Amino acid sequence: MATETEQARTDGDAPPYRYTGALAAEIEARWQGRWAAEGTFVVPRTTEPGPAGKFFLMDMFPYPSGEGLHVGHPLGYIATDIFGRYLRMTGWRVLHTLGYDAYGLPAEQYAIETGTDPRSTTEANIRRYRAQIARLGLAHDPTRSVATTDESFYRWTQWIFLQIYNAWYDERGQRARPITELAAAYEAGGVPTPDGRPWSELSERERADALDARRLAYRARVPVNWCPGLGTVLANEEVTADGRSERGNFPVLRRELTQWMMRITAYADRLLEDLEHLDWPESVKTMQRNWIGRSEGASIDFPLRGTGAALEVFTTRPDTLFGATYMVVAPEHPLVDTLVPDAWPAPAPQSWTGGHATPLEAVDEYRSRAAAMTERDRQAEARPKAGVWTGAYATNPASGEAVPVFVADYVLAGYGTGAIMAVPAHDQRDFDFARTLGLEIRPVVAATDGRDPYDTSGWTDAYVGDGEVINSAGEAVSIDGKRVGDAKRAMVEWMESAGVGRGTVSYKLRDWLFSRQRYWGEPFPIVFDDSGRAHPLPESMLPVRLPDIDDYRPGALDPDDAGSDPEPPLARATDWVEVTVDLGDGPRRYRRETDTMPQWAGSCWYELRYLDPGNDRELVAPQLEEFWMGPQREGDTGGVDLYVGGVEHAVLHLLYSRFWHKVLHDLGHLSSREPFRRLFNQGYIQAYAYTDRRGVHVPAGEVVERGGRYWYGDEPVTRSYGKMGKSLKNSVSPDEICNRYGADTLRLYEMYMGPLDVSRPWETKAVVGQLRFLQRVWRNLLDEATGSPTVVDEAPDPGTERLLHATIDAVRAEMEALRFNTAISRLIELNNHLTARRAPVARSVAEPFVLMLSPFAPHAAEELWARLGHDATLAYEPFPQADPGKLSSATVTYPVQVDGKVRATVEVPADASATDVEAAALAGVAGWTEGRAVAKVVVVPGRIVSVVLTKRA
RNA sequence: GGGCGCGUGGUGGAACGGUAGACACAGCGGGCUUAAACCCUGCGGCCUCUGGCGUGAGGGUUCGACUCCCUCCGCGCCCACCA
Repeated sequence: MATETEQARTDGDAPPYRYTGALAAEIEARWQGRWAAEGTFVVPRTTEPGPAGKFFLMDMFPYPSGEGLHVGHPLGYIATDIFGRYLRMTGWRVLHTLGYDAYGLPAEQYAIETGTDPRSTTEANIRRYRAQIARLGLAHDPTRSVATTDESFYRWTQWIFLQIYNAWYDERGQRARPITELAAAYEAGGVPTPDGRPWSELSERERADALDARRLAYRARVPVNWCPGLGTVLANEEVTADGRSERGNFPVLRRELTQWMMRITAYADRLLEDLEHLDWPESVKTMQRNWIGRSEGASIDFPLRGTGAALEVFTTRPDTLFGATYMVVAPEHPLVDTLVPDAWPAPAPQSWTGGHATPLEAVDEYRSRAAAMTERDRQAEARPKAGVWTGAYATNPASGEAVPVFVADYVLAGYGTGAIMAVPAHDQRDFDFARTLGLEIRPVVAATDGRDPYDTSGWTDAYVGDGEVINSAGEAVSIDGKRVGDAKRAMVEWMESAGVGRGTVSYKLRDWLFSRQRYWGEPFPIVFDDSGRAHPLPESMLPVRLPDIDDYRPGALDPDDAGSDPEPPLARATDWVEVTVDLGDGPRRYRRETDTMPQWAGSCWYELRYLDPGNDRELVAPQLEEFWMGPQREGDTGGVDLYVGGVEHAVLHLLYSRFWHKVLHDLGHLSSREPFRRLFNQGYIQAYAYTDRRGVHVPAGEVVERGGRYWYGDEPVTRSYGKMGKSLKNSVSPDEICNRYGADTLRLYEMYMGPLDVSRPWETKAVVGQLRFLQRVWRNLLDEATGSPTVVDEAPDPGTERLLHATIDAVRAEMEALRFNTAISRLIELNNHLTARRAPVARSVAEPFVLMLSPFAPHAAEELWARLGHDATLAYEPFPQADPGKLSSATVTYPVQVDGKVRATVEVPADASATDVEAAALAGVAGWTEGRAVAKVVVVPGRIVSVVLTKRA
């Protein structure tokens, strides 16, 4: 194993086999080469579990940016690698690999900035990431790594799109079904047609429309963040607080455009229910629950006076219907135009009319002002409630009273029905609005907090608590005297029987906007005919390749022109856009869809492709999916056994992928109901950052400390602290650490810094501690001058043996719980013990030690293992097992407390009875109990003795 | 405003309700060395020090509380006019 060149590479006059950064680098390169050559971590395409079972282990895959990795990125990868190596050594068949999420706006922007095409920059970035990650010695199956931009990958992304497009949601069966079954359901009358006419009376075109109306992927006109300056719509996360684009700082305008949508709302209840079965952090589950935002309530129809129409509202408080003294519709509500009369029907105060001569004028003026505001402006806190009367009245269905209808932007068009009944006495927002406009506040629930339940003149806020219903008796219905809960039920019951309302459920979750006017994404497998109708391409025509084009920039338009239309870059690929295909009725000319899919698309399903990356006939072979991800017991959802990544994906990625997974499950492609059975959020690596006096970040690596202050060159700078990354200019490259200390030291350091789920500050000068640890291990087992092992084939001393088994016991427990920081502490303690003995280490201690070290420092451990005389890799060696007989010693030391304070320790035989322990303890603290009676003695076996004295008089 | 977390030495952190501060970084001392580094080894919460006080503050439960319960303070994250 030792070579002449090794010696030439060691530092200065250090012994030739001292474990230094240089020696580590050499060892690491050698073992990485050997693992690759021998295919050590390649997982066969079979369905054979290990003795302990199978384990599908996964990281959230990286987006390969142009900056390369910093030491924060691989934190999770190192953790999963350690866990995977441990699992392998404890008999599990482990599937672990890493792919690349490579489509999306950052790659495209980077390409534009560097003047190269996205494909070549993306490929270069992936190569760089692969090289940087390879240096860390991760035991990934290299044959399963995929990139979302691979044709062999995105062809299946497109295939899944077609599956979703060709499906509808059967509410009765609560699952997706193929669209072909919808026609049958329409025909049989099981599902009503959009306008209620029988299926047989519909024309061909109407039938196609009826099918399109229920698809899970559909086109609709929706409000979007339109950024003419960038020529694309943007996701909400790409819009800054002041309504401009994150990239380029162009205005972002609200505009209605026809876009592809995904009907994720159909799955709202199932996405909610299955959270119960997932082993996920409670915080992430809560975020998803809030995002879905299910609330139970009622829909109520308020007839509009003077028209045949009714205004439908959603409320969670049907019990307060008698307290509804006015109504509010959102400015965008479709009924606004029809309900506005020509003139004010009655004299109205200035606060209602805004001083306008006619309702139309008032409403128009208010609406145009609301439209000019950005979404952020509208939602700004502490903005006084404002609005105008529409001039219309509706009828409260319970009391028969006339209630005025207002337009106000505190009601959102996108939630519920976009209209509310306002109960100012019991809703804070309505209360604020009523006080501003001078509207009646009528209590209908008796307040129990001391305020006057009947006279609201002294109220400073709405009463939202429970209480007895009052003022709620009418000719049709009376609920006076009931508590809020009962009153809700009674009201819904009455409304349903009277036909004026019904119990309903509302969600905050919206359908998912799935189009982007960008180049660098998956093309849709869709073409349009002359009439503009969308047609899916058949599976045989996949993949629809992303064409190479000369100018992949988005169309640059007047940044302030909200009326402009997007010009997707693909539209300029005219040869590609115009296509002649035969969709069953002979070859015809079509135009391709020129939008592309959002960045989430590939990450929605990549876990499935890891299972069967080379399969060109199926997304994944069913038996492989069932083996790796299938449910394992009654009620189990199935899914990846452990998914590790940052909490920033708590909602979007993790909700979208759950949605796709459920559709594919419903359509019979997957046995698992959920993609990720267990989720773990690792913390971030943070670091100090420095700003100059203009507040601009300076490179943290070049800042020096002098006299308690920080300097960048001659300029004093201010220290701050935050997540490591490009924006704070505080990145540290893993390459730099690998060069100085080696990858094993980096791995140990990152894991040792703290619990995996907690963010921790990077400190380069602290890394040396882990190098010293490895050096001591090395020196305890090898001769630094020759590299030969110094271990002896003798039995270890009893103390060392006991510590070894205690360490094994503890390390196993820490590993199972992903507590790698404390597992490493245990190994350090054992090694410190070996160091302090200053004697050769017994082989029976050295070998288990090396095996326990190997998940953390695999290269050094492999080298030690080989030098101890083993030929094969230790990756599949059984992990040491503690011998219970060697864990305990002959005696036990008990701390003895008197009145809660430790006063002595006593040593007793391990098999001493509680009585004996008590006697020894009392003898040990005799000096402390003098003159006082012992009231009670608590003996906790193996732990502690607690003596309680009688109270001093 | 709502929800979820978290507060322990100079620093990162450890502690099934059972001797608070393991382990490590930084610091200080001893040994080795011509010397320095490395290495080995020791010290280290605070105080009026045979004892007392200490895990953000205050209370409670318990033989015993960093840990469980209540109130408050501070910090972080997420959502936020969702009817």
